[in-house]
Amino acid sequence: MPTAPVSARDRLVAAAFDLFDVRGFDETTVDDIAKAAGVGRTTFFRHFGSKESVIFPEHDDLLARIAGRLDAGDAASSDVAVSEAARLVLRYYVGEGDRARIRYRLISSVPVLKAREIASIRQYQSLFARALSGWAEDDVDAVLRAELLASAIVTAHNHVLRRWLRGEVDDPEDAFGHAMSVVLEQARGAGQGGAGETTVVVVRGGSTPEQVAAAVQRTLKGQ
Amino acid sequence: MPTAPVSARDRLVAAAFDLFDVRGFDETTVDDIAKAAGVGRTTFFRHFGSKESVIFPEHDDLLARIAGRLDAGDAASSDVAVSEAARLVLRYYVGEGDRARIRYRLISSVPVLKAREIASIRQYQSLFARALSGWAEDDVDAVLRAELLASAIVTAHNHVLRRWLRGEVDDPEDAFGHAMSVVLEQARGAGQGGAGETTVVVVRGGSTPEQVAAAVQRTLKGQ
DNA sequence: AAAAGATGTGGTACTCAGTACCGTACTGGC
DNA sequence: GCCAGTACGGTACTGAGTACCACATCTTTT
Repeated sequence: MPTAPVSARDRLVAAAFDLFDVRGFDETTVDDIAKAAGVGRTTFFRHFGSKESVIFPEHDDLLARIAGRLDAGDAASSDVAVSEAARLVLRYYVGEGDRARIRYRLISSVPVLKAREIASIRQYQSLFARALSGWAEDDVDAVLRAELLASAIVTAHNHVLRRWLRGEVDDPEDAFGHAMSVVLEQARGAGQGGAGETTVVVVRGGSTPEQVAAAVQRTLKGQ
Repeated sequence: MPTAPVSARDRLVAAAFDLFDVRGFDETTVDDIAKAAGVGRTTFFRHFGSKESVIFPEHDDLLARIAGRLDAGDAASSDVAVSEAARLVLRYYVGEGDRARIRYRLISSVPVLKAREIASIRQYQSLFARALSGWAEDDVDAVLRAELLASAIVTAHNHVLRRWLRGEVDDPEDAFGHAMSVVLEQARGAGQGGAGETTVVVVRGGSTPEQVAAAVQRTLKGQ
């Protein structure tokens, strides 16, 4: 068979991950990647603004999807909106599988990549904060509370993702649900302190009632 | 008088801030900075690993001071320790005055500097998280809660610092105290399960509300 | 006082990321 | 057929960052 029918962009990403993984980030030049992908150096920079960006090839897409999910939410269901938006990111990375693991290794060992990842995460966080801030009622501390919740969600997400990447968690969706319960419990707990009410938030669909029940039980016990 | 008795390092920082401010970051080369400071280009890179680093000249010092303050704390006074450590950073930037404002303008307009700042902040956050995690009792969610509190503190700090940089706050120390009260109120409020309200977050769903309700009921009864 | 180190410095040469610009091949539409 | 839009390759350039060498000053040792 001749050249595979994949786009130059995909070949560049594959070649970059491969070379970075076996040879290291600093030891791999953009020329190497381009040659391995069978394209010119110019083409690399046309698709990815920098050598680091090729590690996060769908970052912009993800960002847009998150913005879309947040735009679809409203003040009444803000918790659900932000939870689901964060879940979008989690699912993407989990769905990547090995590629996510290679990225994790690279990020852990190459400072410039770690900085890049942290900056990416902050973009998500800013989207969350802006959405939450827009939904909040007029309070002196509304912006602060929005930023706090946004950072908490991102922290919970990263906590779970990292644990999954290290193989410490089997079901990341489940773990994220639990982490979010911790987050929302805190945020709500201090909200207006209304007593006696019961709030049920169904974050995501796709499982059996038995699984739901088990999740609820874990949540209650975790208290 | 001959050359001022300030060190080459200080002259480099001053020259860099001056040139970045009037001419812009990208339009200023390291050669320009070195020439303006009256030193060679080599000397610049000997003091600052990169062109960005000169914007955060005392970052390592600050990091060490924070680590020191956190090491001086213990589990019983963890809230005080982290608050004071964060205050260290706030005081440093506020004490810088104009330089902090120039940095803020630069960071706001130059993406690579913004990324750098965010990475710096994350280093503080990691210090907080590690300290808090070490102080926490053994809980399944101890690490998560530590990370959440660390991110909340950093978020509160940044919130106040940015407001002060924009001139929206007169007394940053006071504002930070208030922000920290919001943070700690949330963290404590949900800590040991304050009585009265009940928040249930169902992790996975997708069935009808009736099924969820039934599942919840079974869960509660089964407990 | 002389030798030996430590430290800070300047200069040169090199690699490589990133940009600008130009020419070319391949599309679809008229 | 022509033409516009798009994707690609090549060349040349700027500038960040590294490696290495030479020099000057200062302190310590003998």
